[in-house]
Amino acid sequence: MSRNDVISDPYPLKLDYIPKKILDREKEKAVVTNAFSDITGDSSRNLYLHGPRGSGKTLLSRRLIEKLPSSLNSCYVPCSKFDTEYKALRRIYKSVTNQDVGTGHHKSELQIEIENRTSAINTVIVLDEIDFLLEHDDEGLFYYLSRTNSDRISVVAISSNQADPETRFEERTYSSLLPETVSFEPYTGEQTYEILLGRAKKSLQAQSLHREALTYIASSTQNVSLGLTWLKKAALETSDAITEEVVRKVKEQMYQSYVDIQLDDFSDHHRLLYNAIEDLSSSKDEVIHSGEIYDKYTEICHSGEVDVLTHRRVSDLLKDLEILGLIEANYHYGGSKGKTREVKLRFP
DNA sequence: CGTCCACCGGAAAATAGGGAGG
DNA sequence: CCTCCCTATTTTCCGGTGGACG
Repeated sequence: MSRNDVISDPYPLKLDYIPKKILDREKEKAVVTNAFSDITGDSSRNLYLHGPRGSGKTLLSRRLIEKLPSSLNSCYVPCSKFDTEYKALRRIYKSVTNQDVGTGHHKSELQIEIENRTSAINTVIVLDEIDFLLEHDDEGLFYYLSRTNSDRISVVAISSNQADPETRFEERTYSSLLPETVSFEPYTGEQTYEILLGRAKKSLQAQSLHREALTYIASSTQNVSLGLTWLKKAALETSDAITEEVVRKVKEQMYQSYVDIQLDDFSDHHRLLYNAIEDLSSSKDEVIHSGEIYDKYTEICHSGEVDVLTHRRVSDLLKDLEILGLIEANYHYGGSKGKTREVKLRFP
């Protein structure tokens, strides 16, 4: 049991693996590469990539960074983790100066240093999962970045929100950022199949993956991150071959591990809250209201001897789970039921 | 028409920490 | 060490919402 007979190289199944060849995103890739092909001169381009989770946005941007000439500076900022203007500035500061800076400084102190360091060198800043940044702070960072050394700094903003970027920023920010927008469509079933097969070939022993198993995964989700998690879970589960049966069997465990991965950068309370929703949705079929979630959450906190956060605070955490795509929420701003959110688990 | 439901979400403040200068 | 600035996380406070029901 200590050795796995199916996986020969675990890396290609990991979510942060960047394959040599990116499949089925030709159009999007062309726009991105094209935008940065002439960036070695005195120019900069801003991009806005948006589309559903697991549609290749992050992958493409990471690949872009890899392929940039070494004369360029680059910085990848996952805003799920760096969710305030200060934290993001701190991350950019580190990338630009190679020095870590603590809390307690003025934002402008970091801004000035970043400005100095980027005045003579082209810099690409990728802000991934910007919804968290926009949720917790306002759009100050985008305004700043769009107006600082604007011939040198390029911003790539990534969001899984479908809305038009123009509606997501104030006009002064948008008009100054003026990003080229690339919309990512979800992968089709065939594309998902091909991508997962490509990874499987690199990662798994020959003959260890049944076609039907892969077909099942590809027809169940268009989120390739989820598909990869699934494939990996199935591979770890069996010592023989990955059959459709194995894949079906690990479905729930796989959801669990996908959620764990998504919640990695978040707090224990996010997890407790998620557990509360899980509990409620397994015991009843209807939609769940935010009030019940809070009650369940306090119950779980008490049994685990954890301090309970306020109603107001939990409301924000719930929003985080929604942005992460772990829950769906339907807002009622009044009405017969009063103000509330109807919540549904995405991965039951 | 008035009231009630039930909590959303903005604003401010409390609490706890760091950095720089005196 | 004190003071005054900053950030980060959470709490406190509360106005506001819109459909049902009397």
